[in-house]
Amino acid sequence: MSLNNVTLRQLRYFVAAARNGQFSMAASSENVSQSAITNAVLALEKALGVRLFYRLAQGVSLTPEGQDFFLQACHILDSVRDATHKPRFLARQLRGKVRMAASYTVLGYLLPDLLARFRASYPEVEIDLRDMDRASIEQAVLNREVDLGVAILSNIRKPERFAHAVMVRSRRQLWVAPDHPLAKIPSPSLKDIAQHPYIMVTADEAEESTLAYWKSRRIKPNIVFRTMSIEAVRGLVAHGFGVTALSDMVFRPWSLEGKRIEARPILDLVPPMEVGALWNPDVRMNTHAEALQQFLLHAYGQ
Amino acid sequence: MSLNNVTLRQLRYFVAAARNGQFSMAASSENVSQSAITNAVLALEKALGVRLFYRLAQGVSLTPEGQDFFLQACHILDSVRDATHKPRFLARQLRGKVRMAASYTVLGYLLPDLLARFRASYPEVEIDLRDMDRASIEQAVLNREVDLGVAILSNIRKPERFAHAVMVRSRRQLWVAPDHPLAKIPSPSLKDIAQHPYIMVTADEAEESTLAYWKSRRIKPNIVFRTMSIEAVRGLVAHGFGVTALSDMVFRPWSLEGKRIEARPILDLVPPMEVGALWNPDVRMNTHAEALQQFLLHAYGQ
DNA sequence: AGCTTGATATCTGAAAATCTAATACCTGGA
DNA sequence: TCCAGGTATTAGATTTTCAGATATCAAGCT
Repeated sequence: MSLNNVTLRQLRYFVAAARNGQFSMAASSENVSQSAITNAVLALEKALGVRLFYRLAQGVSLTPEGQDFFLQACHILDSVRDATHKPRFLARQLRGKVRMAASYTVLGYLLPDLLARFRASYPEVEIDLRDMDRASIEQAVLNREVDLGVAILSNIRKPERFAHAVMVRSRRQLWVAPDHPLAKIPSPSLKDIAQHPYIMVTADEAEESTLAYWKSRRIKPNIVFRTMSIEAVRGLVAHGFGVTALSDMVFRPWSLEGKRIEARPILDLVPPMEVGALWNPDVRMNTHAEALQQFLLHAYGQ
Repeated sequence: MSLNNVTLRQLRYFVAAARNGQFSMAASSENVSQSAITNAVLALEKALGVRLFYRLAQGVSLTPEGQDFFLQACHILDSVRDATHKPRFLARQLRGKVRMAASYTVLGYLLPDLLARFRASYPEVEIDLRDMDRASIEQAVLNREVDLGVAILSNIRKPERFAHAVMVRSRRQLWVAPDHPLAKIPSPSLKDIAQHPYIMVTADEAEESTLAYWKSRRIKPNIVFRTMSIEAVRGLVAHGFGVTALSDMVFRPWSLEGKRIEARPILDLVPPMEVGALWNPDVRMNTHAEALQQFLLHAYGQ
């Protein structure tokens, strides 16, 4: 075959496959035939010497190595987009400080990579980043104490007070240890999950959002533990103390101790988590704040 | 032609061309024909809508936009290499702290990107990074206070005391403002440079290394200003207060104020700057320190 | 001027890669 | 067992990429 290197096209198809969970769906989202996706993934797997997907009857799902490679592939594709789309003249000239507020999970999982990339494009724009809860972000945006907030949009109260835009829509899945009984069900329902101990995350009002969709089914999770720390959850799930449902944005296939965690799609219709930017519609942003805002909105597909 | 996307191959050829300063030399370094390089660069320029190289009689040199894109292209290629070469099993399991020391310019220009990439591959390895001058790094490595040092190798005293490896070899060039008289000479000699005010950097013993190669020609630069700050130099050069000669590692085509700086190859044979890692040959490194060391050595070509 | 040298740009046919479409194959559920 | 919905494989068409020959261009000589 080929001694050839990995190509960006392969990465694009791989990422599309991972996002869609099916080669055939990825194919139509990329406007190519299914075999193009298959071949790209096979070529990647051969080049890396690692299996990236489990092939299941209903589609595919990432192996732990695949998850890991997925994050790196996303970073590469994003960097390419930055490099090819950045305004190559203004960028260097822009200087100033942008005041920005973000909530806990956003700050830990979404922003680090985004801000590093922004910095590469606009090295002279300084970002004054503050860690706040949802309510404080709303206040700070309204009071003009920050130029831009990033938070989980569905939690926002009276969203009509703000200008906002979705940045990421991230599917919620079940997290289980590989040897947990629920791991055997390819696509468990909330009713299945209710039979097992559940670990509830309290950070960023996750408890409210979670209970909202449980309530619509008129059942309740069997909560045995509550914590603010996603890392703690990861450890608890990995050790089989319980399961939880969280968005793909914070999912990583490994816990801190190196034990594995798996993600399973949930059968019931669970709304995805939406993260987005938030700003004061009555304030005219200065150029560098606007650059950051535009960057954040464009950073994610379309 | 094509609505097509940028490819990694194009980036590879572009980077090779930028590194070699000639398409034909880049071609032989990549084992392809010169027309392959030409076409790749033309396709990139078309896709970006920006001229990346000035075509000169003796080869090519990066435009300011090209310089900028060059850094991003390097980052992308490096990320791809990380993603395809990283040990996908051990990496997650490795935990611990590595103590590392680096000198001023290395810390500011070489390490940020490298450490960010290392972190992506080994998220559980914590790096305790210290800012030291060359002498302190030598001491700390010998005293086993740090596991690894990164510094300008040519400055090291009695290098036989250390185990070391070159990471980057970076050509020294003349920095001038675009409207400076020296900017008109495609490849000025030290004798030409001696006629104009010179700004001397003192950080990281740059003054000693600089004077070393001036002395071998038996002439002296006309030093009008000394500073430790590379940023200050950038501003001074951009405003035409003088010129300087520094390595490509710290070169950026823009000063903080957005004014342009250009780089010109120096006619005389000036030794390149060598940055490398440094460790104690008598100490057996632990696994995570070794991972970092290997990463740094492999991070740069071959 | 005209020539030579050393570089980039352009062109062409050939080779390699990638794609589509059709088809084979696999797996779980009725 | 068959069907439905997925992935893998194959063969032929299409597109991209390449090498090699040639055109072009700029600078320095004579």
